Amino acid sequence: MVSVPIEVVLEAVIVAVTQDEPRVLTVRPATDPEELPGLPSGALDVTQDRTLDRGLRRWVREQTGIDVGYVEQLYTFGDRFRSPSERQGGPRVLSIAYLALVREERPSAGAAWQPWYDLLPWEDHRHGEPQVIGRIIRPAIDRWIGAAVTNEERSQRAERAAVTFGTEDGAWDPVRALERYELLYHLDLLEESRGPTAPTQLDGTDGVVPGHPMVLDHRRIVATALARLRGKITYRPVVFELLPEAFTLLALQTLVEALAGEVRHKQNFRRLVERGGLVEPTGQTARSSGGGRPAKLYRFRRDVVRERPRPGVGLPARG
Amino acid sequence: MVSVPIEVVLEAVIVAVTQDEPRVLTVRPATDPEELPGLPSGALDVTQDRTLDRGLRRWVREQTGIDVGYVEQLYTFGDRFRSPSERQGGPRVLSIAYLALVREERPSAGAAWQPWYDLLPWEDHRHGEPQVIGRIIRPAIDRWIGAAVTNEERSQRAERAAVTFGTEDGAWDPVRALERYELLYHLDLLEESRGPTAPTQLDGTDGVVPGHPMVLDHRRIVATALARLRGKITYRPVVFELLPEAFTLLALQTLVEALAGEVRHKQNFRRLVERGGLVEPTGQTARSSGGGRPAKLYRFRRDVVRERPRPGVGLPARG
DNA sequence: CACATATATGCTCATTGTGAGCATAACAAG
DNA sequence: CTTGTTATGCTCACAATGAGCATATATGTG
Repeated sequence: MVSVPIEVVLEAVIVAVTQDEPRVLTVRPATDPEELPGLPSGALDVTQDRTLDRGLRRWVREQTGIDVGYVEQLYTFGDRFRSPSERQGGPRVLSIAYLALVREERPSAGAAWQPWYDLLPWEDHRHGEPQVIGRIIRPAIDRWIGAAVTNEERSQRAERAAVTFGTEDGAWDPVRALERYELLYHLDLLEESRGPTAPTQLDGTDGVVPGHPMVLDHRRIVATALARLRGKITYRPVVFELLPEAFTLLALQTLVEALAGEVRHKQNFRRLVERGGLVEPTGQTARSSGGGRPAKLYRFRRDVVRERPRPGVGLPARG
Repeated sequence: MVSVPIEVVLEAVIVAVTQDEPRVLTVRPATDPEELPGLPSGALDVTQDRTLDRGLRRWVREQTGIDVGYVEQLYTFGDRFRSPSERQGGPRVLSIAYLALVREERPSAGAAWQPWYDLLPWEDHRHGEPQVIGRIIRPAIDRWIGAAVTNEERSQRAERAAVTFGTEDGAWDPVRALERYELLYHLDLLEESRGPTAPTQLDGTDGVVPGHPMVLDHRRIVATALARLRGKITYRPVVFELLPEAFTLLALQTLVEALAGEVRHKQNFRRLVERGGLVEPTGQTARSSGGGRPAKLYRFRRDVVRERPRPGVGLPARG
């Protein structure tokens, strides 16, 4: 078989949030049930797809049965050998990755929603710092810093560690998700950073950070999407793509917390979105679920984009 | 000649700031001196370039003689027919665009620094609103809004106009540069949005917004870079890539103003960068140039990235 | 029905950040 | 030494933010 030198693939990170968990749509290749799950993807059809994102929508529909609404280009990955088949004369694979947001639907067979904190467990700080960090990551980072030969190198490593995973006293930045993934990869703490040899145990006992791996570099792509989305919600009102028309402020808050991986101060959060003009009451009230005072329902106020330069639900603040 | 279906091209928007003007490096194709200037670019070498940005650096060096330092991927452009040759059976051209920052150097022959406000004149608000906006753009926008058929459509157009070009009372957001370019393109106010037929006059007398055009969609790519850079300087200390080791606060301020296309309040700007820990005094003093008290020299404080989550020179503020 | 429990919602207060402007300092040129 | 020019210091009003107390309105229980 003659191989073309280059192949262009469109990949989608499709995100929905249900039951307080952000989820990513994954597909299992039918060809090989043994293989790891991956992102919905497919080759660009040069003659059919007028634009890249149309091609993407087409593929997603075909593979998962889902029509995506909000779509934004993420990044183009093109390192050599990111597709192992390239070593056997396969083409250089270029992946143009997209981020898409949907309200969760049932996907067609073969596709499934994967909680993204199962993929990147160290990113969920809603219930305090995940144990992985203290038990596996920090020690590994410390060994790595200690192993630096020059002082120059040591301080560079210490800086990188502090910036990505924060210092002891805090300063965790949710947006640095990609940099964290890359450091873990560099430290060889991930399934995919190890060779195909050593079979690893997912409980982390052999020094591998737990978290479901994916095919190729798809977990890296998910980390890219996570970082981008966390950043974006702070200055653009994209969260509402993930919510129904009418919602309670608590629903909005838990959604933001789920994405950010951090909790916020309830009263201040309300103040932020209400007085910031992001939402307006519908006049309706949610039926109280369980106990407690029933919450008013709100809707997104589209006009906010006309009034304020960068409307979003501030992330950097700990709230 | 047999055409390959897809061609992957790397394009660079290389930015330097000299004499208070941001400039973009452009090359003039040697093959056809009649042709418009374009961005330095070249095909990805599948077997040589291990990563995309290495390929980019190689091409830039070969075409302009310049070694770029800071590089970041911008966007991948892949609309059908963005290369006109595609209509004659040429390949679909995919451009992976990068943003690079350098301290200005003399480029080799064939390359030249082009002031970016000559390319996008409506983006420079340092000396008040550019005349183009009042004389050509606003009237055209108003005609467009008026020409809407339904009320729904009219209000959507009005919103888009308000968000991109601001309302009468201000609210211009420097970061929306790409959205502005796209609106102008949509309104057919740009050279490249008109067919190859109508020869246009660059003074705008025939309704075309003045500003040097470039080959293909390269001006759009520059607008993308402008928007990205303006956003980035607000939360990452990238400006220092454009400055020498030691600099005065005025130099830093004029640089930021040049990029943002807006002026800031001098004393507040100093407070921001000094108390924000972005810079520290070197102890040296600049030789006073002309008149006035000589300024202290400062250097970038790298530690700031360790201390604050998002260090930058705040843009949204009018300063 | 009087509780306990669970949210929702209102409000205060200290602290910090931001926009604007006045005042003074340190140089060059005449 | 006076004027022009830029650098630098400082104040003040006001907005935004982080934290917490208090009250309102539901459900479910004896």
